[in-house]
Amino acid sequence: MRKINPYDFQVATRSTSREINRQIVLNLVREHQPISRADLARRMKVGRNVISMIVNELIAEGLIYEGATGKTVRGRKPTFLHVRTQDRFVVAIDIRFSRTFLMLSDFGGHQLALETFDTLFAPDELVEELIWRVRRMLEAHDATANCEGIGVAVPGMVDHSTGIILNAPTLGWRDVDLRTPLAKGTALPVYIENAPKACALAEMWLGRNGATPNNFVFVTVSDGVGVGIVINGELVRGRDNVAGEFGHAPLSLDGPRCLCGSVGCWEAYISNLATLARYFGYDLSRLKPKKLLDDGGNDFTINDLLARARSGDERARAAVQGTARYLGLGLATVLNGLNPECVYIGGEIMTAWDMIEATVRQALAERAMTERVAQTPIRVSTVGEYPRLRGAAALVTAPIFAAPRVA
Amino acid sequence: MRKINPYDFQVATRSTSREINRQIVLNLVREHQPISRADLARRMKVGRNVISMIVNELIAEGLIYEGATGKTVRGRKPTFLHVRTQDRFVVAIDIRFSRTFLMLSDFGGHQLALETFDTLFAPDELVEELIWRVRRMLEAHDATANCEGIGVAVPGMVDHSTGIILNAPTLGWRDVDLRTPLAKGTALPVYIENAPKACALAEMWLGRNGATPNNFVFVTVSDGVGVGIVINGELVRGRDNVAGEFGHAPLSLDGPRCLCGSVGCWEAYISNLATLARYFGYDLSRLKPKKLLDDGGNDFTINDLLARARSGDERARAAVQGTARYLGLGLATVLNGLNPECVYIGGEIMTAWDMIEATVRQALAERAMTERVAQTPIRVSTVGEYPRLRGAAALVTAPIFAAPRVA
DNA sequence: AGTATATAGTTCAAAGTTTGAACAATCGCT
DNA sequence: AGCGATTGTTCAAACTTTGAACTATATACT
Repeated sequence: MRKINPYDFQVATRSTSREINRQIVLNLVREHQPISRADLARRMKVGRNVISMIVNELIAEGLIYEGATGKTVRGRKPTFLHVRTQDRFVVAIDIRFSRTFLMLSDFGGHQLALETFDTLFAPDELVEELIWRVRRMLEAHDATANCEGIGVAVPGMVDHSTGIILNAPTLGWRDVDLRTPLAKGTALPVYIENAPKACALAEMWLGRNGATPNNFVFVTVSDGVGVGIVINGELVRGRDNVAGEFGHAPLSLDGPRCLCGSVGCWEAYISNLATLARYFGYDLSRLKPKKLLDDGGNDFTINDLLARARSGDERARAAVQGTARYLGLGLATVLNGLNPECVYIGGEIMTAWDMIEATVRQALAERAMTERVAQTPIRVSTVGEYPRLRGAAALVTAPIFAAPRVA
Repeated sequence: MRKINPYDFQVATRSTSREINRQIVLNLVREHQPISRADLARRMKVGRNVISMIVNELIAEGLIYEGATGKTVRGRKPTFLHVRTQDRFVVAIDIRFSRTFLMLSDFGGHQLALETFDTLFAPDELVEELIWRVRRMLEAHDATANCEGIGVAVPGMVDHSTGIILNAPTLGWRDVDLRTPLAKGTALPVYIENAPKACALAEMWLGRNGATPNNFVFVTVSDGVGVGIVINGELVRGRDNVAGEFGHAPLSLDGPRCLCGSVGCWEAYISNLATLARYFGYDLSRLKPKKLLDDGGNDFTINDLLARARSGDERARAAVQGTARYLGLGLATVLNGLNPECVYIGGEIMTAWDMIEATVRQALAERAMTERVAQTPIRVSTVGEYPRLRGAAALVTAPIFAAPRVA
């Protein structure tokens, strides 16, 4: 029940049907590969001839290819089709406060190489470092000719049309343009997006087969707290690409001071920094943010805290449980408001999901409007999966598989 | 950049292009009427022949009609086209705690009749009352034959597939089925939706021409507080049709008790009841909800309070300003999270918008993540416009104009 | 070995679209 | 009356899906 925008619509031409069915075929191959033409025809309930036409077109364009033949009980063997992913490459970059990650990935989201270095806070220095590292990585894997773009995930707000990083508080950046110099230095298209949105894209496009619903949210809990929202299979950007900033919804108007300058934000209760502060008994409102980040980032990390909690340190355990409780309370706001089919949560603290699940669930139930909302499936995205990097890769690959714009 | 759901897609047939363009034509006529075939062809950038084909089809189906001829500087006069709205009727019903409203409307959303009666809290009695009133209203306006459905807005959660009212706390209803008996008693299709969602639909489908964007939220502040969310021209329902329940997001975890049973909800700060309680110095957490509603609803209403504030009662003014401040603070959560192009706010308190605007804006700015978010346009939907009733009407009319489902 | 049956994939004409041009209708102006 | 401009219609071409017939290939059965 979508309304057609009478000031911005897309008329159907005589090739619109083809475009639609072409993308459906492409997506079905992606999801169900290996799959034969006949199977595609059955799934789509169209004639095999149409599928043949489309498939041949897609093969000619190099989007899919014919693989081995399959087996049937009787009759001619089907020839299996696959999406061409192995020899199409993407460089994914994840810029974080402590370190920057580079990954070489194929179009299937499989990791081919991974490297890390300390983040340089001067944008021009960082770009220079990135350019030569990207070049080296591509050459080392003989992927220079077949790399189709660079995706970058950053912890901050990004202008989607220009790619300019408007504000990345943890990095101390304002109006930074990484895209132009990086694109020039590598001769590749560059796509930049903020981390929670990238994570949501990763789940949508590179999630476990068939498991990702069409309406979900991805909550990232690390230095900051953000949400990537997917509704009707589409990432919600909002007017200024700011949508998803639920991290600064208040839990208490007289709560702890937040890095954003406001007070009582969800983030101020559950970010890694907040958890560490709870453990050490810091008063967040007294200390300078930068100092806190440095302390937290360099000597004693959230992972150390989680290890202590796991090994029986009662104070550590209490700090983590506090975070768990507030995580659940804030989650209720998002789930009541958007009622998604499921939630993905990512961040270091999710390595301790077994320890905190009960607490999160209970807190969520306290504030969820209905039983069903309280029981929204929660899926863990562990750090080992590199959701940010996979999302950065999805920035490049997704447009190829997206539905055509129509009506 | 929508992802095609590989388990639930819609293949394009050879008539898909036609369906798409047909709906575009219909919507363009709706938006720009009176408009000629040639104008449609120019706007859509297609040949006039295509438009002629589609228009003739739409005329044959009775969706649009030819009106007077227009004027041109030179050449043949265009024949203007109009959407057939005047002789197609809808009954809209708004059930509220204090009173129930019935409106007879045409497909253009124009009010033809309006009546009111005290809400009966027994569902079967209410249905009986509604049935004979609907019949009487239709007969009085000779609209029985051309009425195409009944839309109902209720203050509570509705199961969209069955039409069952799952929970309407102010009415004290749980799992009430109005739709089946009402449809049977009137022989008309019945559509039920909760009030904030209905209000959003009203803005989307019956808003001032051209002014309604494709991404917006509608916040209703009355007995309860709810939000209707529209993203990409589509109402966000969520998994259980619960989406939009931001009314129970916390402002403070140790705040006043809310009717929902939780504590510190946005609603507990800004509902009409909360505003009255602030004025009278009630402690919301001590009193029984029903008692409060009765007191508030029957002798001294929010409108009385607003009148006192306007006439200089300092305590009344302070109570209203308190509500304004919390309205702005909670609004920040919604606007940060969804970053819509604009917000509509409806409810009795908006009759005093001139008094509260500055306070709301300031509170919003305190917690908005960016300047742009703080400056999100706020549009007032006054009670005189009956947004709920117009939304109830839109429940019936909207499906006719919606975009076809594709890909 | 030969035949029947089943399945995969291709070929071809029919039907429904848009596309683009030519044509008929209508009106104002000179 | 004739010219030019604009609206609306008609007709063939190009591109779709649709549906049936056809070829290719494999297995099962006699």
